[in-house]
Amino acid sequence: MSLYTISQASEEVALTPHTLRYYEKEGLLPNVKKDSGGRRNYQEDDIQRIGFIKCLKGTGMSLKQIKEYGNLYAQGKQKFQERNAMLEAHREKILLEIKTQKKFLKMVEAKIEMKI
Amino acid sequence: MSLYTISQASEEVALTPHTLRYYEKEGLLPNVKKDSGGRRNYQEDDIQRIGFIKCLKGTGMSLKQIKEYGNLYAQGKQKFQERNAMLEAHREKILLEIKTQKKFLKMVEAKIEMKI
DNA sequence: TCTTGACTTAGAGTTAACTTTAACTGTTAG
DNA sequence: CTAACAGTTAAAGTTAACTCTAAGTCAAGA
Repeated sequence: MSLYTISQASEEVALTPHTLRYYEKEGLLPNVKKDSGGRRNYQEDDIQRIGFIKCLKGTGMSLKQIKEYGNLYAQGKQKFQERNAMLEAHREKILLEIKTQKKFLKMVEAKIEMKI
Repeated sequence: MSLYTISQASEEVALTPHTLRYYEKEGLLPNVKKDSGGRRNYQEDDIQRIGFIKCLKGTGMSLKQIKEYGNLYAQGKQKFQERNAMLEAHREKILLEIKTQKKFLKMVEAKIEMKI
């Protein structure tokens, strides 16, 4: 059974069908199943994966790096360390970013409070 | 007296001299003083302003919008409301962004914890 | 049957924010 | 005096991540 057609998946993850094909072409989303007619058939784990891609992307990771991460993932256990190191580094980056955003938030709030 | 030459200002705010000229050309940084020889002479309030530009930019405001904000600022009191509304909207945006980043942080941390 | 949605490749266009290059000229500190 | 720094205009190049166009073919539901 087909869990999601491209347009259903598109709606589910809030990306255009075009962008989904683009991600696939760029190697971020390998092994998407297709039916007899060549139509994409997204499974639940594809949707999960896209969700995580959006998470990484939303926190400033480039598609190129996300792809690298996916490649490590595809190589299984043997690359676990490398992959986890990537995530940990990214975690630090996010923490720093949140810190910076908070600092900037204060600056904006101070400006609002100035009322001049 | 010249508080900052372009290269001193550049160092102070961590932007290249080229970018400073670019910002000026784009209208983000009006009224930069020049000496008899036509050299830029950044005052303390220019530095402050660049700092705030970096804050707005760092929180995702486009140069175009930053310019608009600056224009409102230049029009003084009469545009106070409009200008403050802009800042308040931006404040909400930052708050939302921090929230999103925190959510994504949790997702990354969960993935790290999975150890698979 | 017809419309709708899906598929393909390949390349061009878009946007933001620089960054670089060219091809100079002018000023000042040592 | 000269090296280092500053200035100018004007336009091309860069990068990321799409986004669109062309120019088709193919398949399934009403």
